[in-house]
Amino acid sequence: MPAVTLTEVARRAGVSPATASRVLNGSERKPAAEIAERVRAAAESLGYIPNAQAQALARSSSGLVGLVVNDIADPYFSSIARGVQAAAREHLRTVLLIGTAGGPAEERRAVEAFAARRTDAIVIAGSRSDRPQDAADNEALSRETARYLANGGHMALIGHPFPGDQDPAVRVISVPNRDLARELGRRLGGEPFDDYVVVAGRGGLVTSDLRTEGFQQGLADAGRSPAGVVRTDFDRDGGFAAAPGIAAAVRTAHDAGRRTCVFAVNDRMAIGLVAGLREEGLRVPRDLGVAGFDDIETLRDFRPALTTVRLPLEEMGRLAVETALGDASPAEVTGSVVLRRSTQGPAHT
Amino acid sequence: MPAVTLTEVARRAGVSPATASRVLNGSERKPAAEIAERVRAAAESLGYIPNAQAQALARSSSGLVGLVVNDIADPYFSSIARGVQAAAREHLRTVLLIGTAGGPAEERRAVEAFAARRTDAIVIAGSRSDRPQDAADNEALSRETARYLANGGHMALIGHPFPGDQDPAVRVISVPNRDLARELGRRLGGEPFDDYVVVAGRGGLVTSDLRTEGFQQGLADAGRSPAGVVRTDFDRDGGFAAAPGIAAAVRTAHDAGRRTCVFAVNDRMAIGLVAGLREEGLRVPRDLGVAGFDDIETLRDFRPALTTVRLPLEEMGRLAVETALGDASPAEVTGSVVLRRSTQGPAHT
DNA sequence: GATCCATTGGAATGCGCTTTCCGCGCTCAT
DNA sequence: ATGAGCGCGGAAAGCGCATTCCAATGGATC
Repeated sequence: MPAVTLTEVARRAGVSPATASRVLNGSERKPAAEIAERVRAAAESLGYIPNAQAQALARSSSGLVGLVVNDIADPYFSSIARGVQAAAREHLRTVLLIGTAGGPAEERRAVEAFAARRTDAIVIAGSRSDRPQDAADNEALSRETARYLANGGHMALIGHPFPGDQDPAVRVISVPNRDLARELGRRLGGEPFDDYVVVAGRGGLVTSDLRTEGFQQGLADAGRSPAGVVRTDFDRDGGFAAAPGIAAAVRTAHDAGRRTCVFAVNDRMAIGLVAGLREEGLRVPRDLGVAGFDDIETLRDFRPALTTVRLPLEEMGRLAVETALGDASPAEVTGSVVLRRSTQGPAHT
Repeated sequence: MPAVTLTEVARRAGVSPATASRVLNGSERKPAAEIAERVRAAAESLGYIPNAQAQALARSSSGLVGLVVNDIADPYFSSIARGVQAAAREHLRTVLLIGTAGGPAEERRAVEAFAARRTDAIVIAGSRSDRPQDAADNEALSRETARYLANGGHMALIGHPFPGDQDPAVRVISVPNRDLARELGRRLGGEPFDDYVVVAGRGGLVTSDLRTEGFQQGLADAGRSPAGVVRTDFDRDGGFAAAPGIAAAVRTAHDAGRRTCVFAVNDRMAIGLVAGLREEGLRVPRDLGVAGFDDIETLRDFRPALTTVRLPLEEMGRLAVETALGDASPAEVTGSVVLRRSTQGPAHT
């Protein structure tokens, strides 16, 4: 039971397929009103739905926008996805979604899949990795991207450019992770803490590394000595797993009369960490300060309210598709430090 | 700079397009090994990427799975989306995502868009509405669905069937909202509370109504009198907005020596409610009990830990695409009541 | 050694649509 | 009155691929 085709509509309306096409699917040429009406009526009565595949083939433009994320269930990505979806809709595009487990190899495959679909644009929201073992895959990803661009595709990256050579044609919605983390470090460096610790993701994760680096700079700006760095997974469980070690350190410091502040490089890690610390019998901010990064909306009602850095996630998604589609120019996102209760000393309570 | 085509690959390999097609894109007939190798080499050196649109047109199967959600940034939907994405990948499909603001009119448009793309299957995760003013749109959605199915499409609904007539061809991954809420009501009815209140979504929202109804039945099972029902928005802000009213009621009850338990029909509402109550100076569970529904992962570290009903969200997404694709049969999801601290009396502390 | 069948590569057709390119009839300027 | 020019609908040529049908080749069979 094949779908009704444009030709059938044309026949029913007593016109040629060319004419039917012109009236039904936005063309330059507008056929006479009377004919147009007849065609529309025929289409309506037959329940005609244009075949987007065929249209894409004929006009070589698919009306698709590809989005690649690490994990769509992660609120960071799903917020971005909302923006992408909204912008795509406004531009009369549909979004194609691929979730990778993270890592350039899978991202390359995603780009290839999108290229096969001839998506008008690709937005990559996954995080970059510059670990040596990912070098080959990064290289492959760059090549795949170059090929896609050469075939007329457009691409926007959220966060940071590809490690290594970066095709100037790929637009970057750059997130000033380093600067914002630095500002956070500066502000927290001004608070009455004695020791600082960073709970970071594994080395080579660009976002994590830049946030760590920036935070250290900020501490230095504030005249503090560098924070110790603990590496763990870049998610909630990573933060949770880091808790015992942090707890031990905090206790030792506490015995020496020193107060600790921990910066987990993203909110989910921070939440996991706080949960883990609770199991260790430590409370925030009474026993230590904890800060995160991203200001995930779903986590705002969390108590103690988390000191973090706000990122306009949804806006970033919007911007990415608009930039990729050529309706906006690559921009740097603006975020802001938000000090909340999780880093306040007992005195403030 | 057009992409390289199959014909070019064929020419380069010195074979016909037919042969090239057979070796490159999984066909029944396997050309001789030597020829196959030559074709593959040609494809590789040219950087050939098959045009999925053209393939779809020729074989009339798109390799696409459509997913419609209310709001992809809502963790409920993004968890489902993760499952959909994973299952789609396993079935060598790509997912097409459309977010509606909720409401059958937009869902109809989404189905139409998916039908235009000739998606192999559509998964609808949005919530049903049976408000009178949505009747016409529901009707239209049903018709659109019927047309899609008639053209060979497949569809799975997560939650509940369409209000009114339900085409037997659309598969339903049914969520026993009523039964689970009933079980929750029964359990909570056995706890030392005196008054119960339900914070529900607007009337006509099937999910909300069933959970409310089930909860009332459960209370009855436990020998309790019915809960009062407050209607608000079905999201975090709705819960927050309900707080002042709830607070007043709780205080009144408290003065009369009665303890209140509130059931917010989803976790996000519950979290918003707790946040709002905090502003009112009320604490959970000290001053009242609060329960939610869904057991959103991101919210599990929330304190007080929320009593709720666990739903296998990701699994539901998987199941939906497998069922739609014919690899599984429509099933009823199993959830479970999870009693946590938010509904424990002070004694348990 | 002749016949038959199975296998293989190629030519051709069509998937559903858009878009030149044509030829027509009309209006307007000269 | 006549030619140029414009607007119109239709014919036809693809877009890139899968697939059916054909012809040719090879081997197996008796």
